[in-house]
Amino acid sequence: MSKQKKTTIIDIANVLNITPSAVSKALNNHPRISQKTRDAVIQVAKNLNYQPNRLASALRKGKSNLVGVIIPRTNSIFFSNVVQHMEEVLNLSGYNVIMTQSNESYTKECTNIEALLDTQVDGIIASLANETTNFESYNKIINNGVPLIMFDRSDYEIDADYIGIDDVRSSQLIVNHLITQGCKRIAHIAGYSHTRIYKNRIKGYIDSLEQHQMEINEELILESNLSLNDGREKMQQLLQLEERPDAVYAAGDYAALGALQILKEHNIKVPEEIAVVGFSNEPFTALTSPSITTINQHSEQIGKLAAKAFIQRMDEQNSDSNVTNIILEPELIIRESSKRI
Amino acid sequence: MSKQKKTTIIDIANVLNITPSAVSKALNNHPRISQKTRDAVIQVAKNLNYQPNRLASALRKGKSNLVGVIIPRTNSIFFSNVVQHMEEVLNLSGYNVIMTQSNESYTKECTNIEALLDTQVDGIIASLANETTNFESYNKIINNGVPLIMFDRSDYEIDADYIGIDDVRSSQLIVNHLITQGCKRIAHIAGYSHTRIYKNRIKGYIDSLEQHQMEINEELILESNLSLNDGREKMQQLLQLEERPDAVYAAGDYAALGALQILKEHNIKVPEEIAVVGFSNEPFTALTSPSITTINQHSEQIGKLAAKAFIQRMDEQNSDSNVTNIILEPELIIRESSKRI
DNA sequence: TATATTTGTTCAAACGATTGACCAAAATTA
DNA sequence: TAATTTTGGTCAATCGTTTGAACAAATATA
Repeated sequence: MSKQKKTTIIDIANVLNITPSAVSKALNNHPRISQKTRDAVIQVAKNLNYQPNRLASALRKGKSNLVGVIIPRTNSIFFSNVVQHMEEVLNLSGYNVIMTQSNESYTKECTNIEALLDTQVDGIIASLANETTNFESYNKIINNGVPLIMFDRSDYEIDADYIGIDDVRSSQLIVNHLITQGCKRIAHIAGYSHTRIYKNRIKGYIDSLEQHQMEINEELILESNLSLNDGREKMQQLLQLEERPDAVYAAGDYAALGALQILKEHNIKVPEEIAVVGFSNEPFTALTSPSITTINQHSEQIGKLAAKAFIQRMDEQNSDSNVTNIILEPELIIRESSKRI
Repeated sequence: MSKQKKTTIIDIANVLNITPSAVSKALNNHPRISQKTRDAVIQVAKNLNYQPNRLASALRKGKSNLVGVIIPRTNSIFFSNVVQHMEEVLNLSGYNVIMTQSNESYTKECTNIEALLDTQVDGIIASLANETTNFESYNKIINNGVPLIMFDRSDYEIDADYIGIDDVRSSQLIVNHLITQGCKRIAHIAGYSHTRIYKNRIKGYIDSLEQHQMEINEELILESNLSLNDGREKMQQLLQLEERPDAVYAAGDYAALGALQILKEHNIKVPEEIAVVGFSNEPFTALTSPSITTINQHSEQIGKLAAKAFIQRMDEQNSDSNVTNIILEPELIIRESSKRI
């Protein structure tokens, strides 16, 4: 019972007294096979519980129908959602997803890429680890002729399709909102500026302040890994300034939560004394008290668009069409932590 | 540049004027190959940037070195952690992981299984979707001769290795703790009792009450899908009872959070008036106020043990050794939401 | 020295499906 | 009816690697 050998097209061929190639063609809807044989083949295949051997097919066709996905972590609702919707679209086109996490580690990212290429994936869809500043392995993917699609976190040095939201605009939405709420000293717990999206968020923050003729204060911009703990730490730092900020915009929800905790511990009223804004719309942001204002990054759309971009790449393959660059409009979700009026 | 054909063992063979089989054997450390040739082959392989074709090898050997993993969802720290540590161990043994999510849906689970079998995975490691009550597709895996390891959520009808925590014991820890804190009417927002782990949690809850000669009250046990919203709903229900509970043990952290929200909205003091306990140690449980008492399920260990169980299965393959059953001891993490004294 | 063993490699057949070239029979057209 | 096209398949090579059998040369044993 454990040793039942799989049925192959040869078995089917034998039953019907035709050749394996006829069977293969029948199963692949080759036009030169009669409806009669086709039906018979399908029937016998069903009876024999035939399961095509993907490996064989992949080897012959030079296509594995596997797509590698690299995300920094799964315990972020954003990435988790992206993958989920990516999978939906890819499955419809017959692709399976191999999902790997880099855990924000450059080394892990590299080994993941190796492993994926090794597994002969047809393409890779990825978002950079926080640590990553060297993009050789990504360019290796491209040089290997494997389609690469980046989403959310990428870099100008990676010459691949990209899908993400407009980070500059996101910051502008946030800062404008805070200014409208009467905030005068807005701090930014920023991501590492070597990552493009965080650089853009910083840019948007500065742009917006400048537009309103407000002072850009270096001591109000703190780079962080955006973890909960680092959010706490950076908030502590901000509280020790001679002149406290009256608003904090963290480039990640966990960091915002950390900041919020510190403020609570110091009995500082949010948003009255200091307003707080996060980024990513993690589920908990709606559940804290006060609930946290944040940015919706359209994870479903990003996932679906990335999948579609990949499928399109596969379809055109040869034609060296230009790199796609899809930038979605962010959505500001205003909640209690920043609503002063 | 995009069309560079991959180098194969034939290319290497040609360079060295030996046969492809010699190359293959050299690369696989076959004892009958001289050290000299072996070294030469490895050198040339490096020079030519040779990457073995996994598909071909897998086809020939009948082994893909791919392990399918099915988890209900990724946005739970428990599952996310399990997979991460599983991957670590599996990678060390040369396996790659194909991770799929069922999104708690039975249908999705079935298609995932199909897809994985279709991809010729060497084995499957899975945890049941909440919806699942029919285990045919799992038994199909086993009947196909593909090793199956279950973790956390499984069922007696699935004849596979299992790794999880002692759920009966978990409930006992929780209920005993609540009783120690002086709670007299302990409600249980339970998972669906058709799932083994939830049935066990209910059993532990009842056992513990009986041990303390406390009344088992049917109206205090509510089955739920354990989502945040359902937690809110069930808490509402409990509040409408003539005699309110003075403690609520939810079999999931999100449900506990929902309950907590309702209690806050009604200005009911936690834990003084009603204590709250969750399950799974999701990160947010430490961050709410009050922080939520919960159970640590040892995700790292479960992940690693599941991976090891799989590897062991692969190694013995033939020997019909008995099914492994590893039950870990749960750890109660006591936080503010239940600390009355 | 003749025989047996070991060493290092080649040979050829797989693994299972796909695909273009080819061919006979049937159908169509002239 | 002969010539042409269409239909429905067969044949054989191929994808890249693995592996047991075979074999010659080198080495060890009797």
